[in-house]
Amino acid sequence: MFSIGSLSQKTGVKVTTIRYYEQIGLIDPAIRTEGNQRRYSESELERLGFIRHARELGFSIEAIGKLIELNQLPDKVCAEANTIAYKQLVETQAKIASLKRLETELLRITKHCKGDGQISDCYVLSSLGDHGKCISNHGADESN
Amino acid sequence: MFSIGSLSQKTGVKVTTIRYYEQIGLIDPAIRTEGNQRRYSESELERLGFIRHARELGFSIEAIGKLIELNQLPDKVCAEANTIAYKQLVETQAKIASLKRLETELLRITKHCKGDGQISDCYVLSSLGDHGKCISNHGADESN
DNA sequence: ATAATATCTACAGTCACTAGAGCTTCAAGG
DNA sequence: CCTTGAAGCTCTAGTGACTGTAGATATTAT
Repeated sequence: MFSIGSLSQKTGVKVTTIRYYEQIGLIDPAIRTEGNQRRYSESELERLGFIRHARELGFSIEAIGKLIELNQLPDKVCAEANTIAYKQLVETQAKIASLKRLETELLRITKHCKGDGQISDCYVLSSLGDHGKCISNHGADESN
Repeated sequence: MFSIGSLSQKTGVKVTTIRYYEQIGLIDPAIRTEGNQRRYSESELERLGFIRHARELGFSIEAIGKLIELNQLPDKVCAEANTIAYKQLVETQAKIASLKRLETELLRITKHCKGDGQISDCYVLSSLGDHGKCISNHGADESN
């Protein structure tokens, strides 16, 4: 059995985050010692590792919750897990594309400025004041 | 003079966000009508456009506040504006690199799963449960 | 036994918004 | 002029995923 600090060390998930996950129901409430301290099993260690891994891959807490549910139903078809993962892939690719556009503009803006001019002639500031100078249509994702 | 709704429409910044920006001091409090409604000038319209543009490029509210201050000091050297923009560029590039690594793993995970197997044999779930299968070291940015 | 470290809960903060309740003001139409 | 609907107001709390701290208790090491 592991203490919360031990679990945190082994998984890389912070103590406060582990408590948070318990609070929001992502993980089950831990059993307690007589002194009210949490203790975790090996399988709970593995579960938290799964969660951390999925978080690193950008899955939302909600999606991870679903994946965990699916994992409890071995007879279920895994199309849903695949859908969740595929959706995550698509979102990641969209984010990359969007950031690439931002990079283009930031490169353009920064390479014109040697940082020794006056503010009144500042290319960074004038570029930010004038979207018309932008080559790439970097508008924030219009999905919202 | 523009109403807040008018300003919102012209700039693409939502009404609630404009109020929020006033609350946090990013923009000056608007003058009011007898009926207590906000009215904005052409120059305030331009200022909000600047802010929106900078937000789209990923600058934080804090950074934008600094850029706005710099803009008020025409005699100041623009090295600081350049620093802010360059820092933003570097962060954007780091984020792209990180997302690329995530994409690699998500591609690997999703392409193995046709979605018709059982959960007990699910590659998505087993991959999330076992970081050892990862080709790319996609650990979350360890900058935190 | 004592001191240091780990753990606990409760509450609030982070960042950039966002929503909704309940009210007032404004503008358009009859 | 009156009515109605749209726009605007403040206040408060919520979003998502954490994160920090105060004040207390429990555990571990010396």
